[in-house]
Amino acid sequence: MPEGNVIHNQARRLRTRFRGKQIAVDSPQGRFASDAERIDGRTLEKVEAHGKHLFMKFGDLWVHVHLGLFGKWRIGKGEAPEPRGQIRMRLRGADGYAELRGPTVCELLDEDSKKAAVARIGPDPIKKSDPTPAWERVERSSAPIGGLLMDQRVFAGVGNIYRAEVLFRHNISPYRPGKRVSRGEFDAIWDDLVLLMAQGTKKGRIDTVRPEHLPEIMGRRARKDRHGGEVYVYRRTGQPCHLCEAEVQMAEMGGRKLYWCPGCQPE
DNA sequence: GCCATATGGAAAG
DNA sequence: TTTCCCTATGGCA
Repeated sequence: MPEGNVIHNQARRLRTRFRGKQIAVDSPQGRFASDAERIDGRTLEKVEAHGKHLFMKFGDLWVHVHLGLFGKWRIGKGEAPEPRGQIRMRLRGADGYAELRGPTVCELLDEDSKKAAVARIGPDPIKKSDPTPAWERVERSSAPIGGLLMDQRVFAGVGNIYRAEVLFRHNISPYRPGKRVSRGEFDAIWDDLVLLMAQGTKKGRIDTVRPEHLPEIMGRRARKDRHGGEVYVYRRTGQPCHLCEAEVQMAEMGGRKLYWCPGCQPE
């Protein structure tokens, strides 16, 4: 259940363990079996992350993986254990193994298709991309900024947690149309995403609460949530805002749950 | 055991 | 806008 920070972290781990080595590729579950055969035994030359997409180069073919909501990697040292459950793709090298479960996408692409797939992905804060294309989309869009942040063609790698939290940190209502976001606000959001997502990649969790607010929330923190980090509004529906005592709101936007504080982020 | 839920996105209508 | 896909997990009975 990953946002871009997780994907970049996994790319680094896969790179460390497998790059430059001969890899046995198979599909214990079977759904990737015929593709796996085509690259089985080849050398893994590159591992790239673009937003939430992962690409692995095996000669003239790329494996394209998108974890979606359910996908998971399990990466380990030494001999691979007996397959358990649904393993779509398995990599085994001299140094360890990796199991891929439940991805939305696991496919083979040739060089051109890979390039086209990358081209569809917007600027990625973790790669410190040039945000200009994102600004151009936001500036002339009447869609709500809360939706634009989740649009991977606009902001690559941003997911539901970063979307909610970055808008809170800048006191912007998720319902405000993109065209009503000023250049100054956009720049502040982008710079903040660069910082937050780099941190999230390094730490393996998403913390968005500013240090000066930490003492205030320690006293009344609800039970630890699964995502594990300290946040202002994500999944805190009905609880008091850490800063203004208004109740955190939740609504559906584009089929995903949106969280915000009506006090700190007025429309 | 059963049900709801999950950091996502494409396809169908 | 809704439906569907993919898998695991936590809360509950």
